[in-house]
Amino acid sequence: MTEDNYSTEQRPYHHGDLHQAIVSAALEVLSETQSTEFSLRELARRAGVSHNAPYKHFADKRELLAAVSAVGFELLAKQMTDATKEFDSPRERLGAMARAYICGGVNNPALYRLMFGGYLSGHDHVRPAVEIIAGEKMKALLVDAISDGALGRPIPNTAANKREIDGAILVFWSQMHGLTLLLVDGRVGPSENMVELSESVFQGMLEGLAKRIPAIPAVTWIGSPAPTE
Amino acid sequence: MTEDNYSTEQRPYHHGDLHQAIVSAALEVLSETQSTEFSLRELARRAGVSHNAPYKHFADKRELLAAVSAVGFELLAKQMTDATKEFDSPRERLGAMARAYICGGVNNPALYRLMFGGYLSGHDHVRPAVEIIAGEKMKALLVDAISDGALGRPIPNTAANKREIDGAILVFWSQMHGLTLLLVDGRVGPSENMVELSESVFQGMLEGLAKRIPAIPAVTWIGSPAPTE
DNA sequence: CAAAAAAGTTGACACGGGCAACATTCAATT
DNA sequence: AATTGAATGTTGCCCGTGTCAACTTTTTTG
Repeated sequence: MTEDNYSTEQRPYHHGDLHQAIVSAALEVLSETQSTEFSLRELARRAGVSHNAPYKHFADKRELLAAVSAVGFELLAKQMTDATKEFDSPRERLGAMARAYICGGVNNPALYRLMFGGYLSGHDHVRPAVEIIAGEKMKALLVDAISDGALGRPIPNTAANKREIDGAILVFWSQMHGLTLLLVDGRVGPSENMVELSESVFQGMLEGLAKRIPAIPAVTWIGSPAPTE
Repeated sequence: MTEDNYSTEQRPYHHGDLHQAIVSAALEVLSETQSTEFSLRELARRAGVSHNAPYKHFADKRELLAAVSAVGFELLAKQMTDATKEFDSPRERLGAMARAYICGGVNNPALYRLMFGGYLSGHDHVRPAVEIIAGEKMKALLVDAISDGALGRPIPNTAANKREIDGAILVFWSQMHGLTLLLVDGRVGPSENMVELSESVFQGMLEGLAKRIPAIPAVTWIGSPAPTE
């Protein structure tokens, strides 16, 4: 139907903002199919444009996916920022970020996998700048919360504290990244419990397994029978 | 050269164990190219067989990759088992497993990504049985170490302790999984430090960030300048 | 206003996934 | 030992995709 209108409406030779349109289409298809195995041609079709038009905006599929990934990082950073707004204590803010991070990942697994998967780091290609910058922004959020005292005491973001902060971020990020992916891949579930799970794991991370093992909701591991409860 | 020999040696119509040969070829190509984007036809070529022969052993590419993934799990489980052999204390054994896990992942990123990536969980397909079983074996290793007392006190693997053990495994696995992938994807580095890093993160996990932030080696985050040291 | 650059179009090619039909070998069963 | 059905391999084909090349239509710019 829209097709017909377009053909009579003699849509202009130039699309207006095809770059944006292609990225949007990619995000759509990615959400719908949860796979990066769509074709550029499919995106072109959706944008109502010839099968080669996208190549005027992206050198190859990789570059398009990089742009999509960058959007993903911006989205996630925004969700994390928003999530912290309603909290005052640094500790609560960090927890909120953890939750937002995990929810963001679970709510669009394919996008999260694209962002962190090897598609873009592979080969000899360098990670595209736009994507790196977006990733940096995310890290800055963590640094802020930690230096504000999320770990129990303030750790000013100075050169002297760099190693310590790096260590904390590494632990935190690994933990959240790992949990997100286990959920996303269905290795552990059910992901409806992700909020409780992230809370538990977050607690466990702060207090240490040797001190107190976090009480987690009943989980199912892939291949195991559902929890009998 | 080998090609020529084959043609004169009138190799038998049946290959002998093509299934195995294809999986091996896949593992080779995967290691070489660090990508799952090879073609079945390429594997067929390597096995010296017609382009459609593999389809007698694998319904489609997915199924082949699942078999490769399963081998990956078995390999990893073996490395973890071996790594624990030289240690007596459960705590050291768990640490050794963590190290082996991370090394295993970093040493063949594409394989690790295949094992845990969404390629196999996506769509409506169910995770292949052989792969699930291999994954279960790995989890059993963790359960053993934990119930033996790796976390400071023994936690018998009883129904009553299920929740606690599940919680511990979830934290541990997420942490290691996440760290492995950050290293594998080059988000944090350099991965030559992976042993020290895994040790630090492991310590941090046991003691808790709120108590003591682990001292980690100087790391580089993607996009950041190399550490000035 | 001409000329170059940008954005889109059409056509072509090679390659890969996967179906179908056929060939060869192996393994049971009689 | 002969027959026959199941495994295993092979050849040929179709279709969709990535991507290069050459051409057209706008837009921008000197």
